[in-house]
Amino acid sequence: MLEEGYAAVTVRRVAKSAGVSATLLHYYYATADDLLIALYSHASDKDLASLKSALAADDPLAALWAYQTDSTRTALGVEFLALANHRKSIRMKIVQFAEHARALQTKALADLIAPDSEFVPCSPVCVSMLLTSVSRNMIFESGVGISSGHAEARAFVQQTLARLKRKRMRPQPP
Amino acid sequence: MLEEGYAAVTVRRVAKSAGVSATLLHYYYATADDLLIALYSHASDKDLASLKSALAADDPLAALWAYQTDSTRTALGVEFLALANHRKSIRMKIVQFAEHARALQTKALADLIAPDSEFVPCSPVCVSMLLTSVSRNMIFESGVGISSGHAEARAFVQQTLARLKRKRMRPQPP
DNA sequence: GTCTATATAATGATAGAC
DNA sequence: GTCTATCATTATATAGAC
Repeated sequence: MLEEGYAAVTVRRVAKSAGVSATLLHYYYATADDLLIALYSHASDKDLASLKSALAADDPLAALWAYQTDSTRTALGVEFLALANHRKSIRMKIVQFAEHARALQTKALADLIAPDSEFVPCSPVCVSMLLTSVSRNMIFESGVGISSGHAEARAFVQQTLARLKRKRMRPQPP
Repeated sequence: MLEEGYAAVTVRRVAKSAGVSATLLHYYYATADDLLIALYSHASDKDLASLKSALAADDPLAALWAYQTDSTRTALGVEFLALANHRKSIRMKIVQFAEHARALQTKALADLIAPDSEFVPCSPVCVSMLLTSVSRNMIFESGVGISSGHAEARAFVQQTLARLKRKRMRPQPP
């Protein structure tokens, strides 16, 4: 899927790379869509674990950005999104996971960024959406060989995240 | 391509929707890749005209953002990018156009935004890359039904662009 | 130029042996 | 469970009539 796109993931090829016959895959997964859903389920479980681990790290903002810019994970995610675009059977699962991941990030970001430190305010859900946008596009473009502005965007995001970071305070007296 | 993805654009289906036989298409376009290249060439010519028109508008920053968030144009662009990801024959043309469009935007932005008005500096090429990222992801997600953070991100971009806008000055004395 | 007919390969899915 | 064999469909591409 990473190398040739979602359209290259066929029952026969998955079966071959798993060393079994195509019929056996049909035995476990009645349709090709069922197989893709199972693949996505596996990938999204891994994603969710990585995301939760990042949000629990020492520097959650930096870890979140590292999670977002993991090229394998993000490239796979984009491929599944493209798949969702014209395979309605698996669209719902992908949308659900995307919304769930964004909600998790939003909730975490509410505690991680200072609410009033920005000239133009950007809410937690806005930060989550922007981070996802930049990383997805950067990984996607890198995959085909586009690189203009990538280093600058990466530096900008990192500096902005550092600036947004809420300073940890001692517990306030009541 | 918009409704079913790039994989649905086959010689047969294009021929049928054009009311001719598939063989006739092969007469004009030897291979399926040649056909896709011709389709992309047509689409990118239109894109380039729209971009140049936007950059020559009264409010180029607002027009650029309108260009970037044109859903048909952007969704098609994303589809071609996905195609480039695993059809090497047309990858080069797509990369060339993407780099060209980014360079055009970068050059225009250098005159449109104030260089030192930002807390964390973001160069013109960085602005171009970020705008493309946000619009692409917003359109892409909207297409499958993801919408969290979209309104916030859109408002943030518009406010930020307004704030970045370089005030037009009278010609300076030498 | 434009067509019908066809060669070849790959797809999803099923029947039925073991 | 796991396999071979097979069907129907669709893809790219070509041969050859007109």
